[in-house]
Amino acid sequence: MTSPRRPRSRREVLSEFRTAEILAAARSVFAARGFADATVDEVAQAAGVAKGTLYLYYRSKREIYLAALRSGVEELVLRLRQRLEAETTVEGAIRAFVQTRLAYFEAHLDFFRIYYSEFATMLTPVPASQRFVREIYLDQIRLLASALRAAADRTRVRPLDPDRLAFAIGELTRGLISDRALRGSQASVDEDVAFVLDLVWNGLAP
Amino acid sequence: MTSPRRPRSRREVLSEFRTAEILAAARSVFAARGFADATVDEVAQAAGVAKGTLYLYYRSKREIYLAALRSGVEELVLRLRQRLEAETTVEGAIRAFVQTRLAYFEAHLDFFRIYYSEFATMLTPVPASQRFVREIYLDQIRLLASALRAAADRTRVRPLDPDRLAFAIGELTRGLISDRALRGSQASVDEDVAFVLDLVWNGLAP
Amino acid sequence: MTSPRRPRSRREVLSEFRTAEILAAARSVFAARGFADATVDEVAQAAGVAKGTLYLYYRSKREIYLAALRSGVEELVLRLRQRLEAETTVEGAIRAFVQTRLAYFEAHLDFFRIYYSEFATMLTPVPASQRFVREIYLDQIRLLASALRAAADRTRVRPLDPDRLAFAIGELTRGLISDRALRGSQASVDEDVAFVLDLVWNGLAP
Amino acid sequence: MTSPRRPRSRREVLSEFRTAEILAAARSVFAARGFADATVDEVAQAAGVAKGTLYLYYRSKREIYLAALRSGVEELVLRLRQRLEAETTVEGAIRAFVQTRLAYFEAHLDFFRIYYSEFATMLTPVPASQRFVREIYLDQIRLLASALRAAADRTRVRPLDPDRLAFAIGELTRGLISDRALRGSQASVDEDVAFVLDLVWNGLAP
DNA sequence: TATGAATGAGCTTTCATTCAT
DNA sequence: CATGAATGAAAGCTCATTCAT
Repeated sequence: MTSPRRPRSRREVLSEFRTAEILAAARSVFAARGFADATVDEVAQAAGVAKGTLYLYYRSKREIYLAALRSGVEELVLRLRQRLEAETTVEGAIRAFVQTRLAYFEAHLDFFRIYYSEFATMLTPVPASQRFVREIYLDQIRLLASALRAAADRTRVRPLDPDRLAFAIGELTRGLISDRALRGSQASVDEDVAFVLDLVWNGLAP
Repeated sequence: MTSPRRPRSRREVLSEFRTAEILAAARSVFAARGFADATVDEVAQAAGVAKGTLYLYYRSKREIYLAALRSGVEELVLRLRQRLEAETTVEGAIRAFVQTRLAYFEAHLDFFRIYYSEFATMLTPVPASQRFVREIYLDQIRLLASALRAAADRTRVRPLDPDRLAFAIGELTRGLISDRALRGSQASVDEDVAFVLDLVWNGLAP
Repeated sequence: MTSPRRPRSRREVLSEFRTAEILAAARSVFAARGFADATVDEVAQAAGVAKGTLYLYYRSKREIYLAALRSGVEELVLRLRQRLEAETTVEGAIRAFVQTRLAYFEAHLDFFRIYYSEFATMLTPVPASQRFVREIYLDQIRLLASALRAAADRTRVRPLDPDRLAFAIGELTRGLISDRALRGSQASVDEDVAFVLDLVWNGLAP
Repeated sequence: MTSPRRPRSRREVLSEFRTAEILAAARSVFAARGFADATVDEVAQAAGVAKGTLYLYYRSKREIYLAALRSGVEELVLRLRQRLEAETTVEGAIRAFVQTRLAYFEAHLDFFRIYYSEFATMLTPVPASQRFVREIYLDQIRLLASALRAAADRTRVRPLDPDRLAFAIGELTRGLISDRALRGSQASVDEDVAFVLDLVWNGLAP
């Protein structure tokens, strides 16, 4: 799909390779130890490069962290956008949303840990440099909200505020990942999707 | 219910007073700066005591932190237990659960920040010393789950797994606090409670 | 002469003692190795305290350095002021100036090395924080210049610009210290004073 | 005088060109930032070559620095020698010495800054590798001293020790450069020369 | 009990030097 | 010869913890 006219030079390829290597290592280390407890040495070792090399590509420990976070979130948002664009019903939108997120987090648990730990931070006024985490989170919610709004014209649903609904569903799916970790839930992604959908669609009333 | 025969001595009273003072200061400082960024100096200053004094009551920075966390969570669980014991219907149990938690978090936002930030940590295998956060969280979920189970005999509801349901509702309420911070939601606690209840009870279907 | 009403408290005494200890160590280490090559560890070791202790008293390596420099220069300027105030003739002023400086530098060679090395720096635009070195140097020159001006009314001298003259004599005395180090001159302070005075007073003409 | 029989090869010409380029860049960078604060990267960039290239011509940062210093000092000593050889009177020798140095420093202020900053270093026992700065400085003084001695036979002057006199005049001229930088003196080189000569020749006595 | 000066391990970051291309 | 990515030793600084008073 992307057909680069200008082939990447040797240097660019190497640089991209290093970057990817470093970000993967960073994700793994920060996920296991948290930002504060992880040391730059550990990241370097995990990436298989010397400590100084990290500073050729990023200006600080924090920047490495944010880059790792950003790259993951952006990919998730991209997938969500693609999936949601294809949906035309409320039910389909919700299923797509929940399913995409669960699958992505399942496959990138390291990333999820970092991502999650940022949410506590977000409750506090936060320097502009890392505001993006919040923004990208809200992007996801907005994606679902507008999909819901668009589909609401064609589907008959009870008139619930799409913004709050989107937010609620967002929290629910995020929580389901924790569920697996916390309670050792063995449910498959599809089972969890079905559960959310059933709950949200039919409610508890008999 | 607990009626201490032996009146507290001067010493014990003073000790309890200091402890409470320290925990309040700790909660405030850790909430604002996070565990890693907060310094023991800051906590001491906020508590109005010298740094060394903290170490008369707690063995380490981490212990102060965990004590602050524990005291908050335990109080929440206590309230939840009391409220849920009084409920006999599914609807009532859910309303009580959501309402109690929202109100508590609203009133103790400092505590919520600390509490929340522990969840990311929990996703990782965690030393026994701080396992209790996870346990106390699960306590809350279990409280709701058993209330649901008990009430299910008297209320006609669709047969959803009470454990998963309790977990879902737990995540939803936790998310609503973030909603306020993240999206500046101005909804009152009662409005939020009503929203959750409506969604969970009736679902989206027309 | 100074009669402090309020006796220094234990703490103040200790703090002053530490400060003096640190500055003395700093002077010695920085003189031997230069600012850049000296390490904070070395200064700490020379002062007989742990590295962290230095940072209880000073905010950075540079501040320690500047404090060491400042304390030395200020004492020198103080002495110069006292000596020059007592002089009423041009000859006396020059002798007092040269003699005081030579004696001080001779007795505090460590300090002289640091002081001297700042002069190269001063040729470059310099941050305000260390402008004081330049200012205090110019203070010395101004002290001599005004003594010369005042005395010129009573002494018959050829009409040379007092500012330039003061500057020239300042450089000459500074140079004489280097002379000792560089050429191993064994001349006593008094001999050097006599030499400068003879040269400046009588010149070379027969 | 130097008439190279063998014409320089392509290679040698290129090498000399590079060397000169590097030294000029080094002079400029080291003058602006000092030896310790300047980075090899900065020198390379200023010279328009890659960092590695510097190490093809010099073995270390310090060697680049010393080479830059040496080339400047040697040129100065060369000029001094030529000028002083032509003088036969004491007055002429002094004028030539002062005038040559002032003019050279004025034209090569970058070099002067580096040169000057070495003097503080020289007060400390110094490794043989950089002893040459001291030696070349003393060469200048000796040049003047012997010129004075030689001329003293023909000129009637008061019997002052030529070595000390030479040293004093050396310090005076060095100081005059600082004067310009420190006090913003606007005097021309010729005015400064006249001032020194008047002072040294006639003294202050009326 | 309470204090806060002192400690020093441990962290992030820089940068002279090397070497594969 | 020239390059510049990679290295890793070394340095400044922080701060949890201790302990003499």
